[in-house]
Amino acid sequence: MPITLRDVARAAGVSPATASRALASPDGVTTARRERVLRAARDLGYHPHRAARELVTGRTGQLGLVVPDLENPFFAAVAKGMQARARARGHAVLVADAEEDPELEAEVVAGLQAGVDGVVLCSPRMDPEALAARAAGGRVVLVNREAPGLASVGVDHADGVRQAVHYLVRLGHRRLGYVGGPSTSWSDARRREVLADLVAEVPDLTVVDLGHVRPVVAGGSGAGDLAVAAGVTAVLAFNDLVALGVVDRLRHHGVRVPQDVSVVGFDDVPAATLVSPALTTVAAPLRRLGAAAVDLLLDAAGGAAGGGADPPRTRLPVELVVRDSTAPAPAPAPAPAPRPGDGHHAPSRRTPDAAPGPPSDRTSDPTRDRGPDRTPDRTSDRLLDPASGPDARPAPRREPA
Amino acid sequence: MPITLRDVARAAGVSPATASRALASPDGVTTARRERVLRAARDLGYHPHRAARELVTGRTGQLGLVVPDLENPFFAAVAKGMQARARARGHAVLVADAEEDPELEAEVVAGLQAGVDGVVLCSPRMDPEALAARAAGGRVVLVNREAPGLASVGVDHADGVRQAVHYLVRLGHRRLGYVGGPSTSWSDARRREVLADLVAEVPDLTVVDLGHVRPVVAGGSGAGDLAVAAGVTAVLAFNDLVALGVVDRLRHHGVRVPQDVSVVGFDDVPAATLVSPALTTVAAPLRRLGAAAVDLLLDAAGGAAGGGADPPRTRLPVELVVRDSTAPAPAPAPAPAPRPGDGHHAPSRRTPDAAPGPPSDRTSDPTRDRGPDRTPDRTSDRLLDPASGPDARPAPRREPA
DNA sequence: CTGAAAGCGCTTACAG
DNA sequence: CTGAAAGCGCTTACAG
Repeated sequence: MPITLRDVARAAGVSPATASRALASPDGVTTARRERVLRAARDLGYHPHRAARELVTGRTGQLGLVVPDLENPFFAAVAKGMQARARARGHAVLVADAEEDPELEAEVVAGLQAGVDGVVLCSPRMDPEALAARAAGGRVVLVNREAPGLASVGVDHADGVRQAVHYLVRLGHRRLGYVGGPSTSWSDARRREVLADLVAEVPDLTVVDLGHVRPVVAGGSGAGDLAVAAGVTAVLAFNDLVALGVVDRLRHHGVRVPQDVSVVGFDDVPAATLVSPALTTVAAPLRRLGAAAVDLLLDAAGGAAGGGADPPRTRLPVELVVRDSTAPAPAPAPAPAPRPGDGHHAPSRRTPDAAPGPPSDRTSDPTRDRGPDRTPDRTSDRLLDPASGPDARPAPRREPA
Repeated sequence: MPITLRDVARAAGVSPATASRALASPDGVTTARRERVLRAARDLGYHPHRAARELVTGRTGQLGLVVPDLENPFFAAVAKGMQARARARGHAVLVADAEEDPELEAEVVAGLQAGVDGVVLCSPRMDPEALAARAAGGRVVLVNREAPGLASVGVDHADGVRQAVHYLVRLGHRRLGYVGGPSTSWSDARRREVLADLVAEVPDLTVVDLGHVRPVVAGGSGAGDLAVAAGVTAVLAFNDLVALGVVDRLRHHGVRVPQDVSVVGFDDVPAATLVSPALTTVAAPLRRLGAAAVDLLLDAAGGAAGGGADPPRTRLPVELVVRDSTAPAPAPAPAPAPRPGDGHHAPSRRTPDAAPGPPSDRTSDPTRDRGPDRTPDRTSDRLLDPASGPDARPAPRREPA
């Protein structure tokens, strides 16, 4: 039923080969002949069979995208950006949700690679070895993660953290808390590095490590309890969802945001403005991340699999967006002020190597700006441990009916 | 470089035909042989060449999904559900974002249909004619919309609206406001029908039409102003995002939620619990919608294109989830009480045919439960117009820095 | 410039 | 149950 190239060729009185050439380009076909073929194709309503073409050319016209969770607004935004750019460049996009599962992720990527021209791995959770294996399986571009030998596009985490911290410091905050994301998160590791550097650079600045949480609202809730116990005046959260959870929890403790404690998120997802107070956050160009990944995929000369020069490693700029969740630090107190709703529990312990001064090699730290070479958790021990103890444990999250 | 069926066959010591059969099914291959083939395939990391298979079978193993906006959590959830089910059933999914543009939508669907086994249109914005044209172009399943002759899966809008309204009535509310979605939204039209029916059924119940807004938070903000002006004690919003906007706006007017005004959303997207008060909402099984669409697509006997019996029209159950945005109506007042922060502006006008009593054909209304036959806005004129006037116009939305 | 031919990788009647 | 062979629709060296 569907009409084929042969039908067109026959109608135009030429061979299939000539018909193919006529349709492909002004290569080398008599104008007259091309006209005839074009008209025949139009008249018959011819559409080339994608799979047949793919079988011989080896190109599918399709790109793959793998994300940990499609419902996470961060990934939804990246997907949207990628989709738009891919369409503009004549490609379709296959998306796969890895459900935050590193193994499923690797499996899904492998499955995808078979049928696409390239795949974008957004915030992949798999370990470096698995990543390398996948990179060997086809053209790959990383989003929000970097790895040796792989093309990637991300944001300037270092600058983002610096902007946020310097802003808080200007507001008078000196004792900050950092709520980290998954321990497998590459961007979390980056941020911790920068925080450690800042602690060494900024006089009197203390950053309390409030642990690793799942990158969702519920994760922030638990961290909110720790923040209260740690007596910080400001909290930096792994992302906006976590920040929202922190805010919610602080309020349940009777802590006012931003009057008592300031909270800063990362990413600037739409939800950041859903709440009161609207979240101050480090805005990342999420959609552009997706678009840039497409360009990297399609423009790559040698491809990730091809050896040779270092693949491009793009870092898009971020911008601190000040909203209503931050304010000047409360009146300076000689010691952290107790918070209502929770027993005062001043932090009292430091990890052995969390000395106030910078390591001697600080200014020339050879690992700086070479993120991918670092082990994710290398620097977290340079941040303070939070106050800990039975009363600092997170209370069960209030779950509305 | 990529390994083929021939490689697997060779490694297993069988012919390509046998290898193909072994991988396809337990048709007719010796158990021992099948084992060998399976193991060889696994060891070699064999992945069948999609295009090659497609060329002979005519099936692509790919499903398409078109949504108006990937960043809308409603669609993200549907996409996630679809993706998971599709993978479980051995299919990949191509997603396309139509950017809320009916024309782009039709174009994108047409492009997708060429290379997939079927496409899911989620909340398509295109008009019925365009929809019919697309349905003729390949297998199609609708999500959150119904149309004559097309398979669809949605939720029981009528029941959802009834649950919400009856709940509010039990709380003592008699004057409700409804904030509608896009005028092209099929589900909005359905809800309006049901609301009109309820007005006729429930004594003393009034529903004020607060207009059509974009299905995002900003849309709800404007509607919040109207709600204040209309003096309602409860607001039903098109979806959770709109509800969030309404809540936000009410608060800026000094109206307390839920003490002064109750707010109910639809869908129960994750954002519904991000806020305080957490939103009371009509929960829809979003992911199941996506999964069900896949089943419909894959199990369809004749297919949408094939004539014959009526295609399946599935409606999944919804459930009212009561959280913190609803409460008993404030002390009954003879007239709508003025709200602080806004001049009292009692509604004073009814549209000509918005008579208190039901139309004479109410109980046997032939159009009931035949949604697709109705024109979207047919019933909106059976709801009250809101109070209107200069002071009821939405103030510019406060946009945080 | 043009056509006959080979072949992309796979599935599936068709004989054994 | 198994293998040799044909062929899905298209592109592309390869000769003319």
